[in-house]
Amino acid sequence: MTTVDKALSLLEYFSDLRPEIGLSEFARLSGFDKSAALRMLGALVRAGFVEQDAQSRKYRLGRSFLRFARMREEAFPMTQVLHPFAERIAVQTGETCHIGVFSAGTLAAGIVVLSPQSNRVHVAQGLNLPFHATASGLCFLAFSEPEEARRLLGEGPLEKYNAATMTDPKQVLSECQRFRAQGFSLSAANFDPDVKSVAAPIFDADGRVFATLALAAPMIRAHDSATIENGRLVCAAAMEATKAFAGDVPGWYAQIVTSLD
Amino acid sequence: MTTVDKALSLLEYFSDLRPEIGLSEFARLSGFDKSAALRMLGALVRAGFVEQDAQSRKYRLGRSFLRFARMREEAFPMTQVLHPFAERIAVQTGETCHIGVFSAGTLAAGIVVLSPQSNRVHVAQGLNLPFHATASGLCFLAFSEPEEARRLLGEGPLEKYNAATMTDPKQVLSECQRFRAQGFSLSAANFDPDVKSVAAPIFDADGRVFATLALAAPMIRAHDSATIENGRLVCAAAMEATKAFAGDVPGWYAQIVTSLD
DNA sequence: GGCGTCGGTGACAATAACGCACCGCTGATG
DNA sequence: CATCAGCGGTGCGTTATTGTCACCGACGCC
Repeated sequence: MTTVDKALSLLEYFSDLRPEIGLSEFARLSGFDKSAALRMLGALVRAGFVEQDAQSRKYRLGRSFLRFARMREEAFPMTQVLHPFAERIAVQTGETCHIGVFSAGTLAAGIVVLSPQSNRVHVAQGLNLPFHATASGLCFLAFSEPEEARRLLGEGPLEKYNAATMTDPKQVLSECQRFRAQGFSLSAANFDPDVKSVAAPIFDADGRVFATLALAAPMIRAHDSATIENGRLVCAAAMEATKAFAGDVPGWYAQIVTSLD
Repeated sequence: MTTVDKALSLLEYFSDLRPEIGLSEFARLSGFDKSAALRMLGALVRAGFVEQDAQSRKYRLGRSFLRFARMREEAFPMTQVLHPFAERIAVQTGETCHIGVFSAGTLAAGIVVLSPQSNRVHVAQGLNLPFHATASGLCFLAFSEPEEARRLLGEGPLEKYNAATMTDPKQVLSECQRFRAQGFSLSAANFDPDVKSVAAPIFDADGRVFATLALAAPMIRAHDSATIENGRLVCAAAMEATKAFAGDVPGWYAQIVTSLD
């Protein structure tokens, strides 16, 4: 672990729930010495990745992210390209669609299109999607390298969000094998007790999953026939999205999807 | 300069013109050894700030920026809050309005609302706004600490964009004093030969400038009376924007602005 | 073949980071 | 009002990380 890794890891402690963090708090959260944390924060501040409130002396995410996010999206559009697919599926099915984007070890809801219905599943922009407890997460694991999947799950036991949540990594991985063969993942009441979801993988130019297209429905509307149909839809849409993104759909995956019809 | 500073400085070599950079190119641009650059890039890749194309082996900005930009904007909206002010001024005057946002030593067009007229000034999102050659830049200098302003300008001679561009830092700073007293900055043909602009400062919670609200008009429409009126408008709008942002308008500045009417 | 450049590796000397003790300040508590 | 714990931040000797240089195989060009 280099010093740069440590410094950048500090940023991961920010979240919607904890948007501002003090020096001692950083030291406690990260296990680094206050003096080390201060030095790293200094560098982050100079680069504009973190800024300090002059009154409270707490730190928050800086303005540079807006600048770089714009540049990245300009040179390499992702949100722009993928959004229409989520939109289309949400309209077509009347359910909430989101795209989970992987970055730095976590999967988060990067694009969300809510269902037009009043009884709908709500997914917040930026919501963290646990690997073992969401259709998106399971899909990501299923289509990653097995070794990578094991690494992402860790040792276990995994966090239990409710009664149906799987907590044993082995069990999760074996489920994932099923999903990989089937072309899409499935999650019923793993994260939210009243939600059933399906998700399919979006591949990058190297044929690696980097995002997942997921559809989440209230349990009441998620009878088996609807779920299977949704699975077919997300697979087709995710494959199109991969192509729109100049990604590479692995041959074996294309085969599975075409055999679904 | 700490190692973290060096690593983060690598990111600054990305631009709209240079969205992908190879390892050797990084070493050449930054002056670091290839081996050092590689180690730093490794850390940036692990954190998702940079990603590497598997074919070309070149590096580009990573997906983490989207995630953090969303988080920052969620917890601490800036674009959202400031956009309406730019919008209003653009509609009211019929000229192109942009807000320059300072981060990590540079000022860039973060918010742009183009004039509805067909003969209009075009400003690209993310455009770098040189301190000595744009109304935004001059405004930023004028309302910064004098010491900070000198540091940002450097030794000189400054880059000459066209005949009217000031190249002597001393001259620039003395102009800035005038602008500071007047409440807004003025730039005619400093950057683009056919454009005349005015800009006023937006302050953060500590009473420091962090952004500028600027109005840019084609020379043909920028007669003196229009320019003065525009100056008054940007001052008023920038002051409102500061308040909407929970910023602190310094007493002396509020005084100048009210005396403008 | 010979050359220049690419991305990347390995190892040793040089240097910057770690971690401790300590500072002054502030706000809560008795 | 004195005490005390916690805060953000500093200074410095020890130690681990970083800078530097030589070198690798691969590719494209002449």
